[in-house]
Amino acid sequence: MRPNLREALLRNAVTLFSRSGYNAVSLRDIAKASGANVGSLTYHFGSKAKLLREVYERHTVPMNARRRELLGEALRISDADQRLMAILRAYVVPAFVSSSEGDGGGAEFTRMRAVLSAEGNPDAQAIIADAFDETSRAFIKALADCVPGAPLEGLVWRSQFLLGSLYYALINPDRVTRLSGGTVDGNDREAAVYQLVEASYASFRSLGVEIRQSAAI
Amino acid sequence: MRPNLREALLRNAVTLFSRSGYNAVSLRDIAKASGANVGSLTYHFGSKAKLLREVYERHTVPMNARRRELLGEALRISDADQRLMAILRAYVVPAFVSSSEGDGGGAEFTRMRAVLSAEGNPDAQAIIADAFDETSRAFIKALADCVPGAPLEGLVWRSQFLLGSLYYALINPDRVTRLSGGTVDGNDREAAVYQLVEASYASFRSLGVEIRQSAAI
DNA sequence: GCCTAATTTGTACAACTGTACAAATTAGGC
DNA sequence: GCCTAATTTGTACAGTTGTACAAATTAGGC
Repeated sequence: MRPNLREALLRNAVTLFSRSGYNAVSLRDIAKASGANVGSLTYHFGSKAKLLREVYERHTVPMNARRRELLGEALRISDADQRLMAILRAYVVPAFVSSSEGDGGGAEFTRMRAVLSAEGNPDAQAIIADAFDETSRAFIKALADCVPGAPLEGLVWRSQFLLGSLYYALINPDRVTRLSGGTVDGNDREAAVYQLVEASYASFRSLGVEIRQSAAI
Repeated sequence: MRPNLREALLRNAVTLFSRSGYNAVSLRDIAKASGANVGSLTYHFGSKAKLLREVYERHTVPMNARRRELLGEALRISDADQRLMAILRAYVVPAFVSSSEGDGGGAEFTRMRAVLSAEGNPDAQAIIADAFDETSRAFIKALADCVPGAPLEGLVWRSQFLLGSLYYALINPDRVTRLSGGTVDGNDREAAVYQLVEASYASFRSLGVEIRQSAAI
């Protein structure tokens, strides 16, 4: 027996799916990357779809738990602007940083989510809708309280843009490097988190700023 | 002979690729959607990769032309903030709206780009890098002039977030509808453009605002 | 109306896909 | 060391894939 072949298969599945999507990766690819036989995959997971489901459940639970934990901390901040910043960090950081220490890290899983979401994979879509919308709703509620008077439409769209930005930062980091002529490193995740939080902060904050602005002028 | 089977094949290729990605769509799917035979695809395009290339080139040229046209108009605006807004619109609108009247529209093609970019398709990646980075660079330069003193890092990352938001708005519009409890229509493209431009405007503007802000306080 | 070139069809091919299952191997309790 | 259950392997299967190419069909100039 192998030292936890099952774990290795799951890990390699995330890696390969995140790199090329669901359809382009065959079970034989995953098996080969794990130094195992195709049959081991049917044995452990039954089918390709069930393997995907297992991958999701493995990462979804700790990531959303971490998000809620950080969200709870953020909500204790009384200053609205500082709280807004903390909430955004609570949403973004767990997606970029390794969720539990052992596995490949939240970033790889998040990237996989991004790719599968784009592929429109029916299996994945159902799981995503179930697992993440609830968390997203809690965040929108928290964000709304930081920007009094902000219309729901603006909040929802900005949360959509936040997720899209998050995804694309992981999907195509090299574009950042290229566009900057090599000055900026698109693979620097700490920088990506910082920039994403700053940019989102400004866009959310502007939803409630209108009054202040016109008052100042 | 069919009334322009070639055109129909290209159109259906965009539709199907944008819906399910490159790998999941077979040449037989495209042929069937066009009421034609598989062989017609090899005849007209030679291979699946060449078909993709043809699709790209067909939409890329008019879309980037339209972008540059609108960018040129925007650059004639003297007020920095109004110019910033116009530049953002020049980038976003052609991606959402039908580029030339005849074909399926820019939105469908942009969605296809988003999906292929996520899939990491090597053929697509090469074409994207060639065709779009130059345009993106021109936009970043224009944006930089609207926000004096803004660091390149912030500009590039925000342009990355802009594209990611744009993509995800087209990839998963239903999430907007779901998260808002049906109040907001994620498929309302005019609203999406408005929200995206507003949100990006705030995030870009904040790059140069720091001085003003601290001066005001 | 004929003839040539362009188009479309049909079919064949090897490679690869997910899945199923028998056989071989291995683990750990006794 | 043995025995049973868990795991891993090997292989077979039907279905699908991109591509190639001969045959059939069609278009448009003459």
